[in-house]
Amino acid sequence: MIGSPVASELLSKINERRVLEFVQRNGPSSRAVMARGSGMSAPTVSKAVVSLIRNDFLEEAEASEAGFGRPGKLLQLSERKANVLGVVIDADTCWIGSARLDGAVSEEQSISFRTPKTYDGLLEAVVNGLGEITGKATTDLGERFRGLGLSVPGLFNSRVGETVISPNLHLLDGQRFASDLSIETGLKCIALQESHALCVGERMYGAARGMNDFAMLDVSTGLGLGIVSGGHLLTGNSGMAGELGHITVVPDGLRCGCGNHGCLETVATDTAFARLISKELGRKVGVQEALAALAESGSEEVVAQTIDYLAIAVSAVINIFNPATLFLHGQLMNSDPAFFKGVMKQVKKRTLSPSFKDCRILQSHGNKRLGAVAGIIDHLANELAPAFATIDKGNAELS
Amino acid sequence: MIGSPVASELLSKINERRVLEFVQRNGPSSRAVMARGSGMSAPTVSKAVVSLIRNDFLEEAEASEAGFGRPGKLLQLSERKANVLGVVIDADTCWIGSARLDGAVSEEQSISFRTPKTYDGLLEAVVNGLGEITGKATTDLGERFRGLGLSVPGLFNSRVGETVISPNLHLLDGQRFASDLSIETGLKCIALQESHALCVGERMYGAARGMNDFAMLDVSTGLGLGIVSGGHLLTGNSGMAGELGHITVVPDGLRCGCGNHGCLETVATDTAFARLISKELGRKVGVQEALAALAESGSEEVVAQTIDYLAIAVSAVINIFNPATLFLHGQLMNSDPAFFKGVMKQVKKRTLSPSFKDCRILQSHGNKRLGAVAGIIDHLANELAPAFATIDKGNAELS
DNA sequence: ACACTTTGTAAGCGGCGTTTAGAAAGTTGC
DNA sequence: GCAACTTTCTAAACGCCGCTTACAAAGTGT
Repeated sequence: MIGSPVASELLSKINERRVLEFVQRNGPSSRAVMARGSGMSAPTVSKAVVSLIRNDFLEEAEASEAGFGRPGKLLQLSERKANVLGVVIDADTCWIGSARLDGAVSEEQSISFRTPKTYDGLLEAVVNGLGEITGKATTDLGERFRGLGLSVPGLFNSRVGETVISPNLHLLDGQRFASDLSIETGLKCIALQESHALCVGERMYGAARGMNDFAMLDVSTGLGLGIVSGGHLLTGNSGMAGELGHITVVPDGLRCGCGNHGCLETVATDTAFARLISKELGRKVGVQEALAALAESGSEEVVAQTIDYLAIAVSAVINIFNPATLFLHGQLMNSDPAFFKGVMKQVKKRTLSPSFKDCRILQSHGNKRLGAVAGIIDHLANELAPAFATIDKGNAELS
Repeated sequence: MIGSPVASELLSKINERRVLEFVQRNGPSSRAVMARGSGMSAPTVSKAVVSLIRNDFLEEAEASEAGFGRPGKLLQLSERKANVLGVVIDADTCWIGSARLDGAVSEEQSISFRTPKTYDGLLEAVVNGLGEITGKATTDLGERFRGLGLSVPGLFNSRVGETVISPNLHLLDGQRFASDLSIETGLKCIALQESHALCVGERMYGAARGMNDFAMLDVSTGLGLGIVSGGHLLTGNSGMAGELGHITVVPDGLRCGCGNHGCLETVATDTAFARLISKELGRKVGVQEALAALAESGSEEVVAQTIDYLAIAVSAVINIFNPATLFLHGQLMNSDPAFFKGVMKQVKKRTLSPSFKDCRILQSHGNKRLGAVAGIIDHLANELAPAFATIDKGNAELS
């Protein structure tokens, strides 16, 4: 309630952030281009650039633009210091990589490895991996990298930074991986729940670039959901928002990992579909194989049922969040056009018509790597200066 | 993307808004008190006050504080100009009233009347009602009132300001009531969907004062849901977010007003409960009567079933939004403690345990009148200056 | 009446963004 | 090769803003 006084310093910080974001989005640019493109005056841009160079965010590139008048010196993200690290933890594999502040992930400087069996093993493997790809001692990472972003599975409490429970990777249960990693490396470490990471990544560098109202529904292993509304990631009080998978849709259904029966997650995912087909065939198959086996088994019923439940999930998201765009992520959705079409047909029936018409549904091919990287980059930007929304159209916005 | 240049004027506007909000919250205050209470310097407060007086937001009260040194002149909301109007449209009754900018609704200057049968009748009745309570000609309302807030039922598209469809009050379908009212009166008119209004009202002046992450679930006639997350009202792309009532929970259930079968709204509301008991008794009863009739009919099953579905709704909200507080609104919930307890027991079972533990569940007695008024007041505040969040703890916030 | 306390304002200072003017660094045309 | 032109970048001046300091105003207590 009681705010700190509005420091006049704030204005210059906001402008610094704007200049930095301009370069992140548009690549190396001259001061003049930035001034024109961002609506700021030339001297203001120059001052912001001076400060950003001093803080190792930008550097002057020798290259200059060909053109008519005096060529402008290009400013680019500092090669030496404007870098971050990303880490994706999954049930089976882990990934570590480095990226520039514009989100460009380095192909050479990244590795994958099987997820270790213990928490201490995981911590050690990640720390070692970081040394490996950077060629630096763990204690020297701070020289070149400004921070590290993490994508973690399961239920993650962002308020305290703790993985509360991770059904598919129990070694994380109760652990504060970002904090532990920070102690080991001295880096600023920021973790995001994987669905939120997917969402943030797509927004900053993917298909959802610049979108302020969209949802991302991941129906692969579990049911993951990330929401951006009014330009803000929906986190809830502790970052645990988006757990759509455990609403009850089959009153006396299958037992779910969460302890209840008939959760949406048990019937509306790739995994659920594969399980049903496996039962049909009498042998365990993956999603791809299940799809391929469809012709042979001809179990129309299983398909129809899965489509139905997927439609319930999709409709729920559209009804509840009224997104301008909904991205769907998952093998079932993205590999078989007929399947996708079938779901859409049901969705159209099940969704409130105005919300349905208002929503564009797209397939997504986003990845968590970008999400992990985007997470830390967004954090750094917020650290530089709070994002300042240009005044909204503001119908019924709250403060 | 391209923002307007940061005008230095912005800072003073932000401070003006702070001063205004201080008076709204704390009542008439002297400049010195405001300076101490808001962290701003005394001269800055004085300047903001000068501007606010010039714009008829504040006025100096003659009264002065008793005390030691020089008594401070109190500043209060302008009696003459710092007023708004509120209008609540419901299926059966309408309400019109006036309020100060601090949300204090005037008891004398408010009336209720039965909702007319036609849209034109409604428009006329509201316009006449406004004249009646203010004693002014419609065209002179702008002299004393800065704007008018509306609470409207049904599905409301806030982007275009149109009620898309209102199942319980079809005369609003396709109408732009706020816009029409604005043409008639010359006032700034802002409409909010009733659940959103409830939410905004409770946040600004009710039980949810100052809360940044809460949900409000209304299970009376339909299933209404309002969400505030990270201090922002969740509106979705067009203000239609929060339609929880139409997710499917009974695959082959009753036909819902929306055209589908087995929507949550058909089984988890006061109305649904009354309908079930009515069927049991063989005569039509209301909610209160149904509750009273329970002993007589002894239909444990109906109660158990309703509790179950209500729990599904509540659990869904907690799982999906991870609110710090959940307010429940509805006769069933608020009149029978045993009923409430029964629901809670089921909710605890059905909700992901970390999210459940993280959430305080309270009964709400909010009202839409405050919501309508809060809607326009919030709009006016945003018009004065954009709300400026003090820098967040910022774990994974997006811009 | 005088000391003391608190309120409110005027003046001066430094920070910030903008406009204006001018220097710097190229290209085009003769 | 040199003048004319175009574009980039920066320095200086100006106005706005919030803060600190100093001081006037308006009470209470003795």
